[in-house]
Amino acid sequence: MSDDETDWGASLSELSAVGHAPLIPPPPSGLPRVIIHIDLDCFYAQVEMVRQPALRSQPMGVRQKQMVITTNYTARARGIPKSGSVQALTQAYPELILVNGEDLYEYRRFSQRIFEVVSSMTFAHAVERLGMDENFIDVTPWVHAHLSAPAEIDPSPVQGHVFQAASWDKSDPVHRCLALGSVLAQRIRTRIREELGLTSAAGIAVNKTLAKLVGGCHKPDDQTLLLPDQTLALLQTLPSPRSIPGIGSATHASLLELGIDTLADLQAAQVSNLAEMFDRETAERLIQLSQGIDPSPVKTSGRPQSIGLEDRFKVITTRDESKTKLKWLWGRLAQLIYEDGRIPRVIRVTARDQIKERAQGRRWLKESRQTQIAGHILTGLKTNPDLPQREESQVVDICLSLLDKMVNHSAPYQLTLLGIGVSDFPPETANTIQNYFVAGAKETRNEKRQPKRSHAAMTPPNEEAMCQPTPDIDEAIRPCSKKVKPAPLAIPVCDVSDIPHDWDPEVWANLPMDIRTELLASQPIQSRTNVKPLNKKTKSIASYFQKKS
DNA sequence: ATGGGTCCT
DNA sequence: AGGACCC
Repeated sequence: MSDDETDWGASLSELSAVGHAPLIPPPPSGLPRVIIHIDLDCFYAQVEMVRQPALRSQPMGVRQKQMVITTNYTARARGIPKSGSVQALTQAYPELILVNGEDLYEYRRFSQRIFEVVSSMTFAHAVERLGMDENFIDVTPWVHAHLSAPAEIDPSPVQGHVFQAASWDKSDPVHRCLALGSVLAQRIRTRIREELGLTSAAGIAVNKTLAKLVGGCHKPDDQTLLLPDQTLALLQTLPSPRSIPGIGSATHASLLELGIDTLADLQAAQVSNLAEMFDRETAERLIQLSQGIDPSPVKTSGRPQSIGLEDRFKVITTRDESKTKLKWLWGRLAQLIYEDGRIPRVIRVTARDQIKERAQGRRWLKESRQTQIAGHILTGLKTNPDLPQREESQVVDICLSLLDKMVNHSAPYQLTLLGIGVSDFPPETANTIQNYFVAGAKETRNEKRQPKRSHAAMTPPNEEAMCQPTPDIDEAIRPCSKKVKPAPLAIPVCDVSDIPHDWDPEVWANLPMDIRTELLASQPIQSRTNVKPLNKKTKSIASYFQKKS
C-alpha cells in the first residue's frame, strides 16, 4: 500500500466518473477497466529496416524535406538524437544514413497490418488507432470474464515490468486484472514481431492516459504495467503539464498565464481557478487528467473519415504552377481513394500563402476551401485508380476554383503548401443487419486492392526518386512470419481461433461494440475455461448472428 | 519541422 | 473554416 493518504487511486474515482461518459458500460463489480496502449518503436525507421534489412546494423534516420523525423536505435546508441534538421544531424554525424520518408504509402500499409493483427487478437474488443503507430485496446470484457476462472488455470503471471513493483499484491483483484492485461499485451507484441518484424512498447493501466504514459517507461521492445495506487508516483515523474496527452501547446500556454506551471499546481487547482480561461467541462477534464483520471472511452476506429495529401515546397507564384502541383497531388490521391473503395462527396483544397502570413503577422496560416463534388465525377474510382481524362480535368478544375477563393491571382502571393483532401464518405450499408444475410453482400465491402502503379512512378518531378528497390511487403516479412501457431498459453487469450465455429468473424467485426461486448461476456468460452456464461439472456441475441448451416 | 490524421467550435 | 489535439 502507498503511504500517501490522499486517494489518488484512479480506478475508484473513475467508477463514479464514468457514469456520464455515454459509451462506457459501467464496469461490473467495482473492477477497473483494463486498457493496453501499444506504440511501435521508431515506426518509420523500423519499416525502412524491414524493407531494407542491411540498414539494421547502420545508424539510420528517416527524412521528410529538411527534417529528420526519427532515427533508429542503432543511431540513438551512438548518441544521435531522435530527430533534428538534416543539416545539423548530417554535419554532426556524417555516418548517419538517411532514407526519404515523404511517401507514406508503405507506412500506411504496415500501420493497417498492425491494426489487423491487434484486432484479430483482441476479438470483439474496441481498438482505437492514434496516428499510424499507436493503438489503444480496451480488454476489460475479456479480463473480467477470465478473472473468475479457477485459480489453478489462472496463475496470473505479470508480463514485463511493473511500475514501482513493490506494492504488487497478487491477491488483489484489481492487480490481477491488470496482470491479465499484461499477458495479453505481451502476446500482441510477440505477434506483431512475428508477423511484421516490428518491435513495440506497451503500457497497461486503468485508462488511456495512464496506459500511454506508463508505456513510455521501458522502451524499446518492452512493456510496463501501472497499478492504480502508483498513479501519483508515475505523474510525479512528468516534467510538466504539457507531458500529459491532451494538454497541448495552446492549453499549456493558457495554464502558464494562470500561473499554473507544474503538474502539482494543476492537481491542486479548483475549477474556479481555471474559470477565466476554460469552460467548466474543460477545466474539470484538465484537473482530472492531471490526477490520472481519464474516463474517455476507447473508441472503435473504423475506416478513415478523410483522406488527404499535402505537399510543401519552396514557392509557387502562378496559377499554372498550382495547376501542375494539384494535378500531381490528385493523381496520388485518386490512387488512395481507389484503394479505399469508397467514393467521397466532399473535396477540399488547402494552401499556405507566405505573403498573407506576413501581412497578418502570423507564423502559420493555413486556409482551406471545400465543396461538394457530384457523384458521377468520381465513380470511376470504384473500378480504376485513374479517372477518365474528362473527369480528371473536372476535378482539377474544381480544385483550382477552390484555390481561386483563397488567392487573388492579380495580387502577389507565395504559396508554400498545397493539399487536397476528400471526406464525407457515404455510410456503409453493409453494417445493417439485413445485409449480413444477403448472399454475396459482403464481397463488396472492405475490399483490399493492390496498387496498380509503383509509388516510384508517383514521385514528384522535381524531387529525388526513391532509388531503393522496394520488396513487396509480403516478401519483406516472410522471414519473420513462419505461420507457426504459438504454443498455447497457460492463460488462454482471446483470438480468432477462439470464435465458436458457427460464428462468422466478418459479421463480428462489424457489430456495434455494445453488442460485441455483451456477446463476448455471454460466450461460454468453450474449451478455454470452465467459466459459465455471465448473461444467459444474450444467448438469443447470439443466435441471430450465427452462420447459417 | 513533415505529412498525415481526429474531433470540436 | 479554422483550431485544438495526436503521431
